Amino acid sequence: MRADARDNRARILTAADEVFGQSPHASTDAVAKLAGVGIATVFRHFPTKTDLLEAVLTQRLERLRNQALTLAAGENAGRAFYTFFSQVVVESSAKLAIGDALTSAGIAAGEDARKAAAGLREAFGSLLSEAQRTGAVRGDAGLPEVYALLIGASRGATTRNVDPEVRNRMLGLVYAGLRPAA
Amino acid sequence: MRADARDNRARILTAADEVFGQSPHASTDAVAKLAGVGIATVFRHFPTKTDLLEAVLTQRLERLRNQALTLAAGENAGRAFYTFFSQVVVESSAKLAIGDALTSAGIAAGEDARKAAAGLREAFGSLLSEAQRTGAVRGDAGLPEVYALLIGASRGATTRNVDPEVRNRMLGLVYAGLRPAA
DNA sequence: CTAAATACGGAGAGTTCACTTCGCTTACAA
DNA sequence: TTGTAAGCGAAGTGAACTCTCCGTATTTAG
Repeated sequence: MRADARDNRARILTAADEVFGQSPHASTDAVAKLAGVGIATVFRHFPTKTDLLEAVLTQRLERLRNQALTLAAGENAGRAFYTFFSQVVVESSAKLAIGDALTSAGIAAGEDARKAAAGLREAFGSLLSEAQRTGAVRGDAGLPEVYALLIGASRGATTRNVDPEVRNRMLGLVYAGLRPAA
Repeated sequence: MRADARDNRARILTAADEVFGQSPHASTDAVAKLAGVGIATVFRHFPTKTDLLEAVLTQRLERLRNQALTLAAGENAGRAFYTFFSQVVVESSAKLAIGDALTSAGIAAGEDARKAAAGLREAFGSLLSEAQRTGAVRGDAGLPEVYALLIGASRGATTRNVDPEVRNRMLGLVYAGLRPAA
């Protein structure tokens, strides 16, 4: 692979991350413009628009997964769990919108994105288990519902750009439900 | 207004509710086809596609508002609060998607939809106050964060058609956070 | 029953977007 | 330095979609 080709690929991915982060319905032209390349170059690296969306989504999911794994391995998993939860809620607006665009546009998310999503879920599961072992999270909460709650809280905070203070109070309510009853 | 015109308008609204409920990116043609009218008729009643989306959204919001008001006025507001919360989460998939389509497509939601949304929020606020008065919901929870939580939970349950059992367990976690600490 | 105002629908104009073609340019090996 | 394979971008293609025009059909008042 030629050096300029690799450069352009990276520039396109970065531009796509930003453009689709703001509006997942943006045109491929917009991505090309921001990346400073021609449209054809975008399509040469990512044969369809879905491929491009998927690449962006996969990249984001993997980043989150690595963060979760690092936090789970560290000490004080309980605090780490809540930190990670808050962080995802704050940051994940774009990621979810892109996921929507994928599932609504394409038939289903592609192989790579699916694998990355499963990886994130598993890593989050590790973090949850650790947090439960230290008593920071109630033991009878299963991964499926906690994960659904994570996604939901993210979306709730996302839709309209909610006042940060309201978002924090909302997270407070969520955390009250996650902490052990006693 | 002629009788057939009124009929057609109603038929179009019903069809649009169904079509956009499944996919808010559906074309106006699809709505016309389902309603059994020509495309021009749809555009005569709703000059732009945004107008049509807005009419559908407004209608749904007003329906929810009325339900909330009825429940707030009845007895056992505590139980009613949780019932309403669950119901919105279960049903509101389409409504939220339409709202998204509006805000992403158009510049901002129109006057009618905005008013209807405010009405629903206020009605939900009444329900919340009643539930707090009877001790079913912790008193230090404000409307903004509870409403954000309602929207978030709806979205979490919506995205992928979640297993109903998982959804219920997720709601269980949310409710654990909403109930009084003591 | 009749007339005219009102409503209807299909064909088309104009736009946008994903994706392709092709002549030109650039990186890199010998 | 030079030949060539790989890469590039502008212009073009075709499909889909929103919205309009206009001749035809229907309702309804007198």
